[in-house]
Amino acid sequence: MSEGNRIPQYKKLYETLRRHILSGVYEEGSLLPSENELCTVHNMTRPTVRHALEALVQDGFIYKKQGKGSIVQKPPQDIGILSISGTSSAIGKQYLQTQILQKPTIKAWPKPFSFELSEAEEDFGCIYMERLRFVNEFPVFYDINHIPNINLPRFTSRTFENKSLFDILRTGYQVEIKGGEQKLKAIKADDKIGELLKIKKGDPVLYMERKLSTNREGFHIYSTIYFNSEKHAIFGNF
Amino acid sequence: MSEGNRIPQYKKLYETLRRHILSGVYEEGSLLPSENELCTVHNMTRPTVRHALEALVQDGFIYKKQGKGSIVQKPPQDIGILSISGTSSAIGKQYLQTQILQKPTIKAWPKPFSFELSEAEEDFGCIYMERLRFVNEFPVFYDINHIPNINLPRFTSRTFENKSLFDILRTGYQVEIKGGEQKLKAIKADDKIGELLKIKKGDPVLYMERKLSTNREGFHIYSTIYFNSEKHAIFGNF
DNA sequence: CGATCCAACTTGTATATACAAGTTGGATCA
DNA sequence: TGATCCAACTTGTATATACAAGTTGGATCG
Repeated sequence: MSEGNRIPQYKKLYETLRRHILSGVYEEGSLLPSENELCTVHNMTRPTVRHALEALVQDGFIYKKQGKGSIVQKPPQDIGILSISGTSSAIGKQYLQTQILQKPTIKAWPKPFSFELSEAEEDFGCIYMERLRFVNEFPVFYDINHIPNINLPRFTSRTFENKSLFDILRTGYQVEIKGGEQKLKAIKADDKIGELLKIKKGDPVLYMERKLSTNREGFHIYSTIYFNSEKHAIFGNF
Repeated sequence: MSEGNRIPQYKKLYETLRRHILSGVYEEGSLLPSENELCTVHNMTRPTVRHALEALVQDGFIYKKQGKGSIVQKPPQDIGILSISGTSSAIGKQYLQTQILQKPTIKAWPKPFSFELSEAEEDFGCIYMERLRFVNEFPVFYDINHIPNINLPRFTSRTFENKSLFDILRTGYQVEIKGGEQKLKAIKADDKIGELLKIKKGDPVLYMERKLSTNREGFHIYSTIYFNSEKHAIFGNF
């Protein structure tokens, strides 16, 4: 049984090109092979190739220019802070470390939860994890994540240090982020947040709550983020 | 000369459906006519119809479900705060007023500018405008906008009170927001911001700088925004 | 009556093709 | 030489068609 064959051709091409862009096969600013070339090389027709390219445009990996070609853009860093479909980025290109404060564990959902849950989500419980991220060895943001524990085999035993949560979900479980909603506030740091982010109590902190929707119906990812914007800004492309 | 005929069919259908969704012809949660129906009604083929629907999905006006149809979503409020392509929204459905602090005027670009300008933008100067927005009669955000003064006839003599800047650009000048980048910070209010937003000096304020790119090459919209998150949060779909 | 099944719908993927429109570099012409 | 033009590329738009896959409601069967 080749169940992997169920993945549509345009998506395979998308993954191939994406991988090649991220690994540097296609340099920033250079041209992708033309649509017709991609057709012959991958043995598909132009609408199919264009479907893959549209997804890459959508996710910010290329932009197109009529008469010219598809131009490779700066690959977004996969940190999942702002913006959509894994095309997120943050804090330029500085040295970034991730510390897992709480390894993924299966829990019940918190009793009062900031978002309304779907039935399936409620029934299955959630996977909980906390991370603290450092830029140049200073703590910059702290995030709390809730993921429904639905059809994610061996998820809690995976390694997450220095890996993108979204990449794991997309390539390992075919879970793609389709969009979402978020609430943003500037708040005063309380004791706990001040200690974690190494700032004074009362200093301004960027606070956000996010609900990301995926290609699985009723499957959302919930995050709460505290960001120390004293020395850095959150930078997002969309 | 019917130069308006240059607008592609899929875009016309997009505008038509968008208008009908926003005006309530299609209610939230209800189904759009099926793709085949739209084909016969508008006399086009399915790929063309699908092209229009993809754009609507992209902008958050509908979502699709295989085997079922295209489902109308809550029309985003056109306030242009977060997120992309005019599909932005803010602050739920409360009563919102806009006060123009500085009507659009033609100026030179500020000498040190937060973003790098393209050549054309530099040469033509910019249109400057400031707005203060109120929710339930409390000032909530203050935004400063710079738009390049390139091929925007009669722009400064238009009325902007209670109108969407992005709608005017899209329908009046075929300028579409394609994406952008933004920097987010939580900062302390200074005297001026405190007075405008009616909060205490030193209170946390959400600060953002944005550069939006459009379908016109080298044509960007630059905004600086101060948001009072004491009683409200910025709410964004993407 | 109630469960099952299926036909008729829906959207998703893909092929094959055609022409329009923007870009570019080389051949041509003065 | 230097400017012009055009052929050969590129992507954009559109048609016509086919089958796969998910959804739904009604006919059928026990």
